[in-house]
Parts: sequence; C-alpha cells; structure tokens
Amino acid sequence: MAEHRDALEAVVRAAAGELGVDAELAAQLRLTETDDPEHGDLALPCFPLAKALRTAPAQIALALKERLDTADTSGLPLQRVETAGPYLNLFLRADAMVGDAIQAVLSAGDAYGSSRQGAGKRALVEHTSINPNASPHLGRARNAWIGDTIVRLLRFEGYEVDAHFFVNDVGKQIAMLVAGIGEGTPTFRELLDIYIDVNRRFEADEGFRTSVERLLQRLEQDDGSTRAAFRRIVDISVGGMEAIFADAGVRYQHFDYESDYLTPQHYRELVDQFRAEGKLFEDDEGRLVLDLDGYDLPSRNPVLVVARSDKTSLYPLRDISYTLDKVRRAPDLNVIVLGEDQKLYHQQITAALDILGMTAPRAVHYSYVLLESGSMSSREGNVVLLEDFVAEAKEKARGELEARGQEPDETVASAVAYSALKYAFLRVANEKQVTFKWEAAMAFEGETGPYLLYSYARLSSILRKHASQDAHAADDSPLPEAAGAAYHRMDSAEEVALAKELARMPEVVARAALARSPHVVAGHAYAVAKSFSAFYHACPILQSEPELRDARLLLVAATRQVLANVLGILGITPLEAM
RNA sequence: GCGCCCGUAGCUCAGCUGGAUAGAGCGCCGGACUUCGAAUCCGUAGGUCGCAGGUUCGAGUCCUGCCGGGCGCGCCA
Repeated sequence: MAEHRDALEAVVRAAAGELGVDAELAAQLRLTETDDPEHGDLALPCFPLAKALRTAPAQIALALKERLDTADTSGLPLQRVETAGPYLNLFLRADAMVGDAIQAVLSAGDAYGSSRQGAGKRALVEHTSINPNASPHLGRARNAWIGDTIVRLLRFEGYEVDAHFFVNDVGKQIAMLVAGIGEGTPTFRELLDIYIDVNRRFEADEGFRTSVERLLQRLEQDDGSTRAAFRRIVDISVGGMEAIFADAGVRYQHFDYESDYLTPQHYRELVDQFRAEGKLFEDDEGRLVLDLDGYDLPSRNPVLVVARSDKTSLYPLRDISYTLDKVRRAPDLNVIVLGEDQKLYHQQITAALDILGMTAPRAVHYSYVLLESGSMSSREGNVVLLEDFVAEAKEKARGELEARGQEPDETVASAVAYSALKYAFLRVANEKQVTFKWEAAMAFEGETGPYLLYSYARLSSILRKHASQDAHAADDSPLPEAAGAAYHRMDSAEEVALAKELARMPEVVARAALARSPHVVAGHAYAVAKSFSAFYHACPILQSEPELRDARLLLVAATRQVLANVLGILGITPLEAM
C-alpha cells in the first residue's frame, strides 16, 4: 500500500502541475487513507489548491480526474478515479492490494512490519528500576510493561537493545533493612514485612536511627564490609523481582547498582567538573547545590541539591554519575521510562548533563495507575501487588479453560492471564492515567488480550486442519504457492479490509517506535484481530472451492504472521490452541 | 501561586502530521452455533468532543482564557 501510495502521489502531483500548481505546493500534496470504502482507498482533498488556482476545490477535483483518466497509469493498481465534491477519490484494484499485502507478509515472515530504522544502531532502555524495599505493584508494573514493549519494539526495528534496571540500593530505606536484619537471610516476601517493621522502629527508636545513619556514612566511605552487607540484602530483593518479571516475560540484560556509582572517586570527579564549570556552590547551610539558572526549569529555584550539609551525596549526584555511564554505553539511542512525577527531576538531570556537555536520555513519561480507592502507595498499603494480581488472573484463566472442558494447562493459563493484564495496560496512551478495576483488567471478552490469543489460536487451527485433511500432508509447507494465487477472487469488503489492515503494519510500527508509544501497537493488534473475525464469519475458507480456498488460506497465513509479529512486540505469547 | 499532563457515549478508551456523516470495547436491547473454535459475529439505542473565544476554506486535533482532575516545585529516591 505504501509503495502504491508513493507512486500514485507522484502521478497526482504531476497532474496538479499540469493544472498550473507550482512544484513546491505540488510536493506538499498527500494522499490520505479513506475511512469509508465509498470514498475509494486513497483520497486527495483539493482545498489547499483552491487559492493558488483561483478555482473552487470541486472544480479542481474534476479537472484532476480528467487528467488522471487520460494519464498513463499502466503498472499502477489504479482501477478508477471519482470525485466527491472537493475530494478526488482513487479506487485501487482489490486483487493488487490483497495480493501485494499477502506476498509482502509471507516473504518477510517474522520480520514483516519492520522498517529497520534501527539497523546497525545500539539502544539502551532503562525501565522498571523499582526500589528494593517494595514488591512490584501494578502502578510500578506499568513502567515495566511500557519499558519492555519499547525494548521489543526497538529490537523489531533493528536496534541492538540492552534493557537496564537501576537498583537503588543506597539510601535510608535500604540502610534500615540492613540494620534491622543483621545476619539473617529472609526471603523476598519476608523482606517486605520487615520493611514495614523497621519503618516503625526508625520512628520510635533513636538508637536504631543513629545506627542507620552510621551505616550510610560507612557505605559512602566505600567500606568493603558495609557494601557487602548492603549487597547481600539487596540481592534478595533483586532476585525476587527478577523472578516476578521473568514470569511475566520481562528480562533485563543489566542490573546496575547505585552503590557502584557512589565511590569517592565518582563523587570527587563530578563535584570537580561542576566546580570547574562554575555551576556548583555551597549554600548557607552547607549543602552542595548545582546552579541550573538559564535552563528554564518550572521550579521555584532553578537549582539541584546534590549533597547534604554533611557533604554526603544525594540521589541526583549518583544518578548523574550513572546516567553519564549510560550515555557512554548507548551512542545511538538512550531511553528511560519514568513516571510523570519525575518530569521536573528529569529536566534537572538533563540540564546537569548539559553542563557536562552530554545529552541526557530521552524520557518516556507515563501517568500513574489509580485504584478506585485512590492512588497506590506502598507506605499506606493501598496497593495491588503484581504477584497477587497475576495469581488471581491465572486462577480465572484456569476456570475458563475448565468451563470449556479442557484440562487446565499451566502454560496456557499463564499466557491468557498475562495477555489480559498486559493488554489492559498497554492499550492506553502513556500520558493517560489508568484507572484500575479488577473486573475490567480481568476481562477475557471484547477488546482484550485473550481475544487476541483466541484469534491467533483460531487462525492456527484453520491451518492445522487444512494441513491434516489435505493430501499433501507429507509436504513441509502445506500452504499453497503465494505467487500465482487467485487473489482476484477475494473481492469481498471483509477480505479487502483485512488485507489492507495487514499492509498497515510497517507504518504503524514505525510511528509507534518513533513516538515510543506501545498503545499504537496494541491498537493495531486489535484492529487486525477484529478485521479477521469479520472475514472469518463472512467467508468460508476450507469449504470453498480449491482456487478460492487456496487464496483465502494464504490470507489466513498472512494474518497469523502479522498477529504473531505484533503480539511479539507487546510481549504477549501467542498460543496455537487455547 | 507557578509549571507540565489529562478532560471524547452511562463506564473504560481510540482518533496518525487539522480534512468527508467523531470510532471501539463493556453495559442495555434484539438476532446468529447439525457446517473451518460462540473467549466469536451481526444489528439497535447512546456524544453540546469540559466551557468560552480565536486562527483556518475546514478544528476532537492549533492558539488564548476559564473550569475540573492528576503530578511536580531545595539536605526523599
């Protein structure tokens, strides 16, 4: 479709030129996709030409139609041209659209839909980065789903991508855990209870408070045994989170520890550099403050405090150090997924890096997940833990399987459950809040993950059935030859609409990758599945006469391929049967 | 107070660089399983696109103001 559009655009521009439109204006003309088959497949609104030609748009449309009717369009799949008032509507030959789409999909296979915009480039994506003192809840999990989808999306586009998880193992929360646990070895679950406990102790017990502060100071002084004690506790948490996200299909190539960026050398180097730039000063109370004047920050004071009055580092300083390291590792594309509450902060980090002559990562900001009872907060205990939600979703999936007389297969139940959760989150635009409702997120009907899986399983089932009942079962590829198929036989609205949907994928993926917007991909997955369902109900496949059956089988195979590719980007595992 | 994001059908959300009567899902009502998987499909009803101005041949989309919600604004991370 895209290549047809380019070619037809050229023809339309030439025709406009003949009417007296100058080259510059002609070059701006774009054919738009129509939303209604009555308007053809591609259209040109003629309004922009009215002023230049001093002619009514409808007249221009008619004049263009005349030119196109007599122009040489051999080799182009142009069937006919119509005008509808000020619109010039182009109708393409259905067999060309359908055949081209199917053959493009089948020949590219798993790579179909990629525009290879990242070929030969390296990208780094930091996401999730949940503090080790809390089990992932759904609010924080949104970061992981978005981040993982961006990772997959960039990989699909040809980037070599590393996913990084920044482990915030420095700070009072962790020190409290270290002080509270001592020599013990709790599990990840137990760690979370202990965290609540030590928080209370910290409030009440002054002796405990001092021991926590002392621990922090020793850590900053690069004391070996203290570092080891922190690492031991933190790794319980890292292991726990890694397992939880691995179950969800999310993997990280690197866990980067904040404490590794806390060494006296890091500290001194950064402070010296900022001093050399004349941007660092000590305020009345002895804090080290970075002067960000001139960066137009939406803040009362354009500053960033990087060290306490006792000169121990604050998070921003360690983060700058880490970010510099990431910048060096990702020359082509550097992305970080952050909540919307981090917007100003990220601008500050961006300014700080600018002072050092470096470019900060591009941030993908997302809005938070709200429960009906309000926002999630681990401190207030108002959370839905990812683990709990997943367990319940899997339980429900097993129930649905049993209701259909199947044995509850663990793999299938898990795939169904995760598809529901991931799709529920990924379908909404990053900057929109997600209001979480159990029933809605657990829904298996309508615009949901399970519907996508169902569509895929059905596509697979058709191909399986064909392979088993047909004579060429011994053949490796029971699929008909794509080259000479009778695409012209597939001229129903449903068949053409489905093929056009398949043809849209490269454009959709490119746009999603550029904007780093998972919901664009999610929307396309649904559009393909929905379009397929309509086709399925309208057109018999295996029962059709051989020529038509073969053509439709190719459409089915191509649809299955596209759905697999799109689901792959979303991190949703397709099922051959469910 | 200042800044950023959001406001589209009863609910949850799409709507690409402004372009033809604003689309889905859920829910409601009514249909379709002896035939390729009914976790499906088809149809009906349901919208002053928060409000008011402005730019434009044309605004859900761009600009300004206001209203409502979220988030942020100096020794937390």
